[in-house]
Amino acid sequence: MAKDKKVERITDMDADFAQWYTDVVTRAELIDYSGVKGFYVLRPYGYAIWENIQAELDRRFKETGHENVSMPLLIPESLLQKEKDHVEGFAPECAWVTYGGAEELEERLCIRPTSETLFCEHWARTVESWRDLPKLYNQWCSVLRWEKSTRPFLRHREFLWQEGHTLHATAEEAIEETERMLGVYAELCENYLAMPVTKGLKTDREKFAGAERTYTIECMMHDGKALQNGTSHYFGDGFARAFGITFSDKNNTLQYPHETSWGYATRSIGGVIMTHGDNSGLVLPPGVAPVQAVVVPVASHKPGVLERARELCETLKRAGLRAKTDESDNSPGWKFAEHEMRGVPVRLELGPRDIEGGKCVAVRRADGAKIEIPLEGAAEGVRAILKEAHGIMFARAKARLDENTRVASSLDEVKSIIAEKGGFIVTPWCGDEACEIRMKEDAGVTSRCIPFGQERVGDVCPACGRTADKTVVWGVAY
RNA sequence: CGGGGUGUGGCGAAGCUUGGUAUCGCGCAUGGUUCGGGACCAUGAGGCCGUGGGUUCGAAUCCCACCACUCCGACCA
Repeated sequence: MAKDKKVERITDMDADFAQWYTDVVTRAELIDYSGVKGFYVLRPYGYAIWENIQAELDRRFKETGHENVSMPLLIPESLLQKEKDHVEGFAPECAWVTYGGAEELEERLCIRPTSETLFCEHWARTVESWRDLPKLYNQWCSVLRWEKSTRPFLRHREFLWQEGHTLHATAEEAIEETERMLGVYAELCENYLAMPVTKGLKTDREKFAGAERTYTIECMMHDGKALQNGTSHYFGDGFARAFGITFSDKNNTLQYPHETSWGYATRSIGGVIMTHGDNSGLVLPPGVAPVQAVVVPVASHKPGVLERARELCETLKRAGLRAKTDESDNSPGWKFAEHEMRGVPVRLELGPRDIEGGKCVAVRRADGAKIEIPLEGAAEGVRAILKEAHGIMFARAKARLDENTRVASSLDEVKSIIAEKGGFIVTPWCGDEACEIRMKEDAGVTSRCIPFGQERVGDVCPACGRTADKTVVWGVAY
């Protein structure tokens, strides 16, 4: 029946994971390339995933008291220069505007790579009293970073994200905020994207330019590589001092406030693809799938079939599910393959036999299970299957994370694990950056995080042999 | 930024060595027959051969430069 040579096949993921990824991203119509390197078109299906992530996050931000704002796109060079570490970190990736019309500008303007400086400048003007605090701001926007190598979703030069920026009277309050927002990201990942996360702190070497602490959630992809999927930063009062943000406390003493920022980007969509996808294409978590259930009428030319398919779809929509009917004139087999490739969590096949029996055949993308559900109360049936799908996907990803996280006690062991198996490697660490560099040079791994809930896995740093009091998760990162 | 690969209708390829104005499959449009795992017939539309220069009577083809994509490495807040 299948005529393979006519079929646009996607590359086998075990043969060439990178090519598989590119195939999925383009054939599922998530992304199109543009004329400029690193700039991509997010097509409707890809953008819809982002909109769903956005809606979930935005709701959580508002529940935790944040307000949305919009900051300028351009940053004067002098403003960017104010915080030394920050500018050093970002300068190599800045794109500059130097002309307005035909006139060369007196001061060149950076297209924002991130907006800390803009928020700071604004707060320096508007914050005066402890009564003005905290400031809990967020903005949805795109930023520009002139990356050298680019890949769809994983590393764009321009990417969509949200950046939260907050200002607090005390360090404790700011740290609490930083940890709270990391928790929001982790919750979204696990409960909506079905991606288990490893939460922790970045080492000094890996932290954000200008941050005192950087928190991260790290996810493991299908190929065992790590993807940083959301970070939050605690800045202390460093930026406040650099930008002259002060407030009068209750005792009328001038104080520097403490600042945080946190971001979550379209990169997470790449994470979803590489966590759940398989050789048939995308597998989308029900929580963010643009279409959660697709109704495929079979023998749609026969009287009543199309009508019943539409009715079924309407029933699902009324119940709050994202559903659609595929009324295209492709063959049913073509539609099955197509919607699988696009990762639709549930397919509902409805033909004359089903209508006669008052049921339809549901096929779950995550595991291919075929389940007959009665047309009466179909929404509940679909909802249950979606819930199970999420559970199956999360469990599978969690099992992979657990199976591919290995403890090592020597550098040789780290090397052989990464060469033969990949994944995450957990070791003790003395805390010396030199050892971190050694791990990178000798074994090719970077520290992903110092995980929360430090579990002791040994007493000796594998790189230097000295006493180690920290535990670090290492890996090869995207 | 260094090294490799690629660039020909929307997609995948042939043509390039040996210069003569582009071929095939899929897709697309229209009509018809089909329909439970990528159906079929008929007719038809669609190409500045990545871009710019050069050589030549003549360039998809030869030469130079650039651009983009892709993989590996470096870098990556």
